[in-house]
Amino acid sequence: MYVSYLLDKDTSMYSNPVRHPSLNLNHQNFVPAPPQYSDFTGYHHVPGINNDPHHGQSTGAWNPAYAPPREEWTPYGPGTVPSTSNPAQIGFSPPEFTSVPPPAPGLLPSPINSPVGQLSPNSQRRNSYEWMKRNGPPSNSGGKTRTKDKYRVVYTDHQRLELEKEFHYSRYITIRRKAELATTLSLSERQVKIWFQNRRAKERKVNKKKMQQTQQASTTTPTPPGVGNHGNIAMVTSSSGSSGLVSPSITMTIKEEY
DNA sequence: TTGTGTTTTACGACCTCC
DNA sequence: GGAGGTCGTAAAACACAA
Repeated sequence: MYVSYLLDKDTSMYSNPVRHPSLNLNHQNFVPAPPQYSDFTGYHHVPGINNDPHHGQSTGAWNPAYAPPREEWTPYGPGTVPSTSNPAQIGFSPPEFTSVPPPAPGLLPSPINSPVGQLSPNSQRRNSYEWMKRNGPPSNSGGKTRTKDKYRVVYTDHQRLELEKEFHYSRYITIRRKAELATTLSLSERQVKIWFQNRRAKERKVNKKKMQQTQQASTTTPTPPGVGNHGNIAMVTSSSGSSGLVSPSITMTIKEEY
C-alpha cells in the first residue's frame, strides 16, 4: 500500500512494462501481453542505469528517483546503519519523488542490490528502523509462522518497494525472478510468492471496490452515451484465467489507481 | 490512552495445469 | 503428485479519532 501509493502517485515512473524475454517463458513463467498494464506508463526502465541482471539488461530499471542512493547503509544485517545517517530523516513524499530529476544513466547501482532506504509516506514507515527497536533485524529468511514466537514479520520498505516494482513489471513473477528477489531481499521464495498472491488479492479488492463505486455513480448520475469508460487504455489481463483481474469494464478504475 | 477500523503477512482449503 | 493459482481468514501492525 505504502509503496504502491508512491507508484500510484507518480505514474510517470512506469513507462515500459516490458520484461526481459528470457524471464517470460511459459505457463509458470507467465508472459504478459505486451500492452499489459499499459497504464504503468511512467515506469522508466532506463537502459544501463543498473546492473541488475534481470531489470537492467534490455528493459531498464526502476527509476532511482524514488530515493537518493544510500550506498553507505543497508536495511539488512547488523551494523549497517550509520550512526549519523538516520533513515527516519529521509524526506518522503510524492512531491519529493516527482520533483527528483532522474539521475544520469549509469551513475547509480542497481536498486535491487543497493537498498534505496526505508521509504514510506507514513510516519511509521518514515521511522524506518522502528523494526529494529521492536523486533530487531528482520529474520525474513525463514519467515515467522504463527507457531513461532512471532506471528508475522513486517517487511522493510525496501523489500516492499522492490516487490512493488516487480509487481508493476508483471502481476505474476517468474520462478527465476522469484529466486532472484528472494535472494536480494533476504526473503524466502515462499514469502515472495505469498506476497504476490496477497498483492494480487489486494488489487482485485481495490478494483472491485472502485468498480462498485463507479457503478453506483453511474446509477445515480447516468452518463450520456459515449461518455464514461470510452477512451481508456485497454487493459490486457495478465492472468491465465484469473477471475478477478482486469476486464475492459474496469479499465478506467485501474487507470485511476495507477 | 484506548477503542476501532484498515492494512499487512501468513496460512489452509480447494482448484487447475503440466 | 507437485507447483502455483484464488479465496477466505487469522492475527499482528498500524492509523486515527475520541
